[in-house]
Formats: sequence, structure tokens, C-alpha cells
Amino acid sequence: MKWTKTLINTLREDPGDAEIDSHKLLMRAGICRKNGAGLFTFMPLGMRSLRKIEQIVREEMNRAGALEILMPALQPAELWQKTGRWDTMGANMFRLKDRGDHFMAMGPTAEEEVTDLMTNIISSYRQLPVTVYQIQTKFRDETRPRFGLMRSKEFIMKDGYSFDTDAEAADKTYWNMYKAYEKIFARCGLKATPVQADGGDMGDSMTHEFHALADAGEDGIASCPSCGYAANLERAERKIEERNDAECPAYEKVATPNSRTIEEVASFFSLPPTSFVKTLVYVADGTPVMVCVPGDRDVNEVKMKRLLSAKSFALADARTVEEVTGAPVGFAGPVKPAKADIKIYADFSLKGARGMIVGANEGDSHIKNVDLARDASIEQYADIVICGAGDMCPKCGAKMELKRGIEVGQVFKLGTKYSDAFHTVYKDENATEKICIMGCYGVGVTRTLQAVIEQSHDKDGIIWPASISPYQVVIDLLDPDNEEVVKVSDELEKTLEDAGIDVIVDDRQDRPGVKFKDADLIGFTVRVVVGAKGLSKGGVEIKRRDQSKEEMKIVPPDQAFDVIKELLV
RNA sequence: CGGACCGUAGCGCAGCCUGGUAGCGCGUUUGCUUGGGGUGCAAAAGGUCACGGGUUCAAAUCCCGUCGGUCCGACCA
Repeated sequence: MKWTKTLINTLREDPGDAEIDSHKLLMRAGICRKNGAGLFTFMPLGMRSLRKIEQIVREEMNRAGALEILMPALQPAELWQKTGRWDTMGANMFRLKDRGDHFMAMGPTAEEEVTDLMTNIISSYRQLPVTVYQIQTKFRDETRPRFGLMRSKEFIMKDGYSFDTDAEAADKTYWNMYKAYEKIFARCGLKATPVQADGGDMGDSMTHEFHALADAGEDGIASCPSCGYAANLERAERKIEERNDAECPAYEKVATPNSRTIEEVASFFSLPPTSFVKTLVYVADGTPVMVCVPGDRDVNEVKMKRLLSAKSFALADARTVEEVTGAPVGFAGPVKPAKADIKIYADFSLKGARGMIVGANEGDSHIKNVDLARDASIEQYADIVICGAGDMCPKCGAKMELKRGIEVGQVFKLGTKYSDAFHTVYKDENATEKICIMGCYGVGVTRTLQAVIEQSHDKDGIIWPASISPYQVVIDLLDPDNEEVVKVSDELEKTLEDAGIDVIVDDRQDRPGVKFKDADLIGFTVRVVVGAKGLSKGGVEIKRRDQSKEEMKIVPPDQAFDVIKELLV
């Protein structure tokens, strides 16, 4: 392919609305163009990489035994009403009406659709296990699209769904997919780490997310350098040492005018935040609860939500706080709240805590010398704070590290949440009707593309892994008017194409510097320079994008092919 | 959905405060020049200043509204 025959439009300057490197490069290299908030057009270069990623996903899914299908992105509302998600998905789902006044959804995911489909197809245990998948555009009305393809309103996702006869078989399928995902990301040149995650509304059982570690990632991940434990901060646990503080005298009230936050109270007492108990009032499914954590810690709302099996869990408003505590916001505490029967949950690390300072449930007052076990009625101690760097690994006790990641894939055990709703059953060997156990498996295809860029770039531009480079090789034809040089370039181009290697020839009437800059910006895996000066000095120059100038090889044209092939492995 | 800011040529921006016939850089086109890391010179094309209303002799500029966009927060199968 000749550069002048395709449509490549690079930008010298960063787009004004891009924040992170990968987003800037996506635009600068001409991979994408923005159409609106969270909406992008893939230009020819981007399209090539995108299709290559899809093909890798397809090959690995097929190899894992999954079957490709394609379902409509436009889905009838009835399916969603059947599982109740028509309501619970809220404003995140694009909804519209057809001319017959029927509500439809632009699919944000497809559990309902696929379960409805398979319910009518599956009848016998002989058909199971079965996994189907599709690579399809998904729609989500994100309140705040961000970071280019990372969080967009329309994106391409591979979504797969498995149907098994029992929990054991479903477990096998789960790990089969898990392994397929490891291969997919490895082949895309992406370092993706599997981490334990929270199921959210999707289901309550086991799930792993695959994260491309990157500072620009939106998710926090706790990981243990010693044993490899890794979990999304939403779920990450920590090991807690047993605590048994020295006995303290009876508690007493202390006036703490205008000291509401832990910082203010800590400075008032001249004590570290760990000497205090932070008490927050939440509302879980309409019922207020109190949550106590050490003063230097934050409540993990996802953990609380799971602990209480709550559908909704959010901080209470000021009025509720006043009703519950009998004091203005800022003075809540676990000792004798106004609402005496309120359930109080405390973090494990507070078990055995004595001599603590807590809010007095009275304006401008705190109480000190609190022994939580003696003075408060704690419903339950549990791990309910967000892990921090330095917390002990729950598996091995080593100090954990905090990292950031981009979620590029997720595998879920769905159980029977959807098969129950749709009555997806099969007959077993004894002709007994049994429910299917489901799993679902997603890969953010467009997000993976950007995650690769985020992980693989330098100050000059993108560094594409060979497997998904728009063209694996770029030939910088420096003297497009020199017949001899053109002949060498044309021959090499043909040799490469005949061998199935993607190659683009920069045949523009431009100075070498322009071609080098663009080749680096777009980041084709291998660059071959063919020019009169080079040929007179012995040949063509070959270098992989991630190699330095010093590592550049100069070889006679007839050896170029072998050297290029070597570099693409 | 709360808070802040921004909409001027394909891209990046200035002009707005203090109203007076719309500018710069990049890119594009043409010619010459240069020819191994975004060459230099010259010429040219390209804008209903987001949209609607108001104030005014006069609005990119001031006021009101709408729409779009960005950031912080909340949310996020």
C-alpha cells in the first residue's frame, strides 16, 4: 500500500480536549476522529488495528470452543423488564420507541438477549456446555465520557455467555475463558493482570477483571508483590492483626467547638487520626445504618453493600444524620445514638480498640476513653475499609502495593440469575428438567486498543506491537523520484506483501524528517529506510520502532526480508 | 446529576475586560528552494466568530436564553 493512496492525517499538535497520552496519540496519529462527546470515527489506520484485535479475540474464543453469533444491538424492552433491569439500569441505558410505540434499548450488554435466545435453543444436556459470543457495538449513556475510547458512549465489546449443566462444569468453563483471556491480551502485546473484583449488579459470585496497569487507569488495584494476590480496591481485603488495647477509664465528654472533620478534631486533641473513630451514617435500601472506621480510613461502600446484601447504599443526607444521631453532621458516634436501635457496623481493625475518641452525638462535642466493646453496641465487625498502600496481603501478609489499571476484560460467574428469569432449562440423562448455570465474559475491544497505546508509547509516538500494528512495516522511500531507489522499494514491498506482511510505503514528496516523524508518531512496528544515500553506502536501514538508532541494521536489499521477518517475531 | 470553565478556518490559539469592517501558528494549494529527523521564501484558498433573542448608530466583544464541549465530584453491566 502506498501512503499517498490511503487516508492518513497526522496532527502536529495535541488536541485541546485530550488529557492522557494515549488519547492524544489516538488523535495525533490519525487513528480516530472525534464526532461528539464519547463518539469516535475509526479512520483507516485505526480500523486496521481494531480488526486485528478483533481477529485475535475471535481466534482465541474459537480455540476455546466458543461459537460466534451476532445479535441485534437494538433490543426490545420486554427482555429487560423480565429481569427488572429495565428499571435498575436507569439512565445509563439508551432507550427509544419504535413507530409502534414500543420501547427499545440500545444494548449496553446482552445477558437478557442471549438468555432469551438460548432458552429456546437449549433442551438437552447433550447440547451443553455451550458458549456463544459476539463482537458487537455496545451503547451506554455515560454521564461523563472521558479519555477518548476509555469511556465512550458507543464502543465495541466482545461479549460471551456460557451455559453449563452444573456448578462444577461452570467452574471449568470459567477458568477456560480466564485462560483464553490471558492469551488474548498477551497476543495483543498488552500486559493485563487478572484481579479479583466485585460482581456489582451482574451477579454476586466469582469474577475477575483483567487490568492493563497504567497510571492513567480509572480503577485502583491492590497487589501483593510477594504472592501475586491482586484485587480491585472495591473488593481488596487486608490482613488485620488482632488488637487488644489497654483498659481505659470510663468515657467522658469533651467540648470540641467547630471540630467536625477528623483533621479538625485530630488537631484539636493533638493526636493522630488513628486515635479516632470515624462514624458515618448511610442509608441501605431505605434503612439508616452507622459505619465506624479508624480515623485515617475511608469506608468501602462496595464492601458494605455486599456485606448488607443491599441493592442501594449511599451516604445519608444531613436531615437523616440529625435524626439518627441527634446531632448536626460531624458529631456522629457509636455511643448512644438518638436512634438507639440503629445497626452499627465497625471495621475489623476496631475490634478490641479502647481509649478511642468518637463523636458524642451532640453538637460541638466528642467523647474520649471509649471502649467500643464496652460502650457501644456493634452489630458486626467486618472488613469494610478501602485498602491502602502498605496494608498486609490477606494471603501472605506481605505489604501490598497500590496500582492503577484500565479494565480491558472481565469474566463472571453469573449462576442462575438470568436462567431463572428466563427459565433456561435442559433435560438431564434422566429426563429431569434442570436449570442452566451461566457465565459471561467481556473484552473491551476499542478500550484494549487504547490501553495498548497507553502502555506502549514514548515521547515520539505510539509503539505498536507487531500483532496489531496498522501496518507491520513502513518503508520510508526517501527519494521517490530516483528510479533505482523506487525499484528497490517496490521490490521489497512486493516481497513483503507476498509473504503476508502488511507494509505501507511512504511515497510522499516530502523531506526525510517529515517521514521519520510520522513513522515514529504512528508507530509502525518496523521501519525500513530506502534512500539513495543509504543504498550507496551498502543498503537499506532497518529498525524496530522500539529500538534505538544505534541498533539500526544496514543490509543489502536482498537480505532485507529476512531481517524484517526476524524483527517481527 | 451538582460545581467550574470553554465554543473564533481542518488542528492549536489570540482578539472579548475597555463594542468600530476578524488575526496568528500549523496544515492545505501553487511556484521556487531544500533534500537523512517536522527546510526556507513567496503567493493563495479557507470563517453565517455555536445558535436564538436583547442592548446599541454599531456586537466575536456587553446582557439573557438554548445547544454543544472540557475538567472536578457523584455515578459506572
